[in-house]
Amino acid sequence: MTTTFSIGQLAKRALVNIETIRYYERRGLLPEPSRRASGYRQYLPDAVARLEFIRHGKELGFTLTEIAELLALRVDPDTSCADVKVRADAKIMDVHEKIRSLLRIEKALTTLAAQCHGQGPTGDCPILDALNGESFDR
Amino acid sequence: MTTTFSIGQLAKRALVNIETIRYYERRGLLPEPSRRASGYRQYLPDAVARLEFIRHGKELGFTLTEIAELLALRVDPDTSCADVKVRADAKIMDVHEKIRSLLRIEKALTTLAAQCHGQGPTGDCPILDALNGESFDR
DNA sequence: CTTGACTCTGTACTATGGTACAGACCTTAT
DNA sequence: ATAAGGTCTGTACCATAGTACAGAGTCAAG
Repeated sequence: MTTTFSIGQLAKRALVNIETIRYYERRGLLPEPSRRASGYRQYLPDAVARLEFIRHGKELGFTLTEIAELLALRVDPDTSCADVKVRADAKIMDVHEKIRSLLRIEKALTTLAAQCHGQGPTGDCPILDALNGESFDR
Repeated sequence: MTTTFSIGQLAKRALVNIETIRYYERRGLLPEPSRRASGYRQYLPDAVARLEFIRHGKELGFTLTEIAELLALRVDPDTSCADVKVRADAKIMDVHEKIRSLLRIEKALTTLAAQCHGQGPTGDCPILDALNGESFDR
């Protein structure tokens, strides 16, 4: 027999609010789970991973709509594999650009921290230009 | 003489709404610019870079509050260099974790796209498990 | 077999990040 | 010098992503 979770147990495991789970279901980010005779939702263990995926996506600046698109890459049985590839490639471009931007920020911050000897007012700190200029002009 | 911009010219150059610029000023993300005799705001060219920084930050999942903190790393003259270093180091950790998550997503998507031969229904596509499982369990 | 915790639906409310006026005042090209 | 368009402050409104009830039904431990 497969273990199932109530919505409260799922919420605890995935570290999200119960209401958020129901909200994601309404938004189509979570599939409608099966129900017990009473109407109580019954979740399979993989729902935890899905909620964690959503949380990660949000932390990375994807909207719920975009996360739904990412998730749709694997659930829509009416789409051809070619369509999936096109959409996956587009997402890869997005993700790659995000990574590049974060690397630029990381570099600027590292320069900032490395040049700082931990003394004196910031006016004397050589750090202060690292975030400016061409670092972000493309 | 230094070139200055009106708020409208700045908005055009930085590709943001005029109202957004005033909103950022209220939120403390943009310093209050000098004013002409009429009360019109007068911006220096570096305001464009600052707005672009804010835009990038948002796309990467930073909140306006976090972006304000990043920007504060270079503008607050009352803070010691040591404080700046502590805050910069904390941000570096955040950024690094974001990069790691994005790399995981990129890897999953690349696997997805590479294994797809561009034919058949998604049911036959070997791609569809790549987004699941331990890829996102920390 | 009851009592406290859990879940149900539905609706209302919140916070964040803007966006859109209104009504008045500048600026500039003709 | 006048009209079109830009800018001012202030307030109201909007979308997204939740969060919080209310009122009713369900479950499970004693």
